[in-house]
Amino acid sequence: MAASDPHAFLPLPQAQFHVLVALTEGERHGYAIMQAVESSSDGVVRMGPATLYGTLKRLVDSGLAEETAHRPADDDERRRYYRLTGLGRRVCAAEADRLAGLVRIARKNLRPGLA
Amino acid sequence: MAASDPHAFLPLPQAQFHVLVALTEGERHGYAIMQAVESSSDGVVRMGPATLYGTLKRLVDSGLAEETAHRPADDDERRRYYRLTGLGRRVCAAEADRLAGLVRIARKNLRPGLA
DNA sequence: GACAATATATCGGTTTGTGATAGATAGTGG
DNA sequence: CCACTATCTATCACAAACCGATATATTGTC
Repeated sequence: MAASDPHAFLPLPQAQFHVLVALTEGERHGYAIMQAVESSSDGVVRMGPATLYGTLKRLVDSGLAEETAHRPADDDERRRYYRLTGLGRRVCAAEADRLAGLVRIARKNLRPGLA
Repeated sequence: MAASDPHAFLPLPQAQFHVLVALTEGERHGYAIMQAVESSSDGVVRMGPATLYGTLKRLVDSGLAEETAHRPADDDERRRYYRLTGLGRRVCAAEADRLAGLVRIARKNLRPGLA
């Protein structure tokens, strides 16, 4: 049993998973996460500031993400960067597996009458 | 634009998607749905009666599921059976596609497995 | 300088999720 | 036939999650 079993966090709330996935691309600041979520879902998922910053706080509080001290060279000073923790990576992977299983079942059963 | 565009329902709340997926297997009554959700997730997702019946009501109200009149031969009279509507099938498929896309991104970025 | 885009943040309310509990019928073992 | 458990639907009251609107300030562009 690993320290802090990732499965204890499952199922992960939707917004939290979206943010974790956005952070798998690398360090990101809040505004960039909002844009990443919207563009990677082809505009289907639109995350406003209230959802984003509230979710980010929850992720940090539960140890899945953390703010970085490091700052790129010529950067906007207002930005606050976040990255996944090791636990965050494992939780994100576990949630992806869980959802993949669900998707697989749904597709298998819906296959005949694809509408 | 199709009548009642499935994309207007996305992203679907977690519990609603779970119930829709359980119903892709065919007509089911409430208690069976609870068991299906738990077993198909290997016990990770545990849906109690409050979540189930509340969710079922929302699905019926929004036209994604409906109660059936039909009853199997030697059946427990307490049971109430539900099935997907045509719209429910399309929404379920659309949500599965959306999640598959997310999962794909997560896995691509996490692939190296560098913790 | 005017204006839009960027960027973080919070308030207040709505929607969603859930443990506890309830009541009733069905099945099982004694 | 009784006790006991499992099945089955249902709701209450609360907690968690979500989100539109708004606020404030900075940066980029014309």
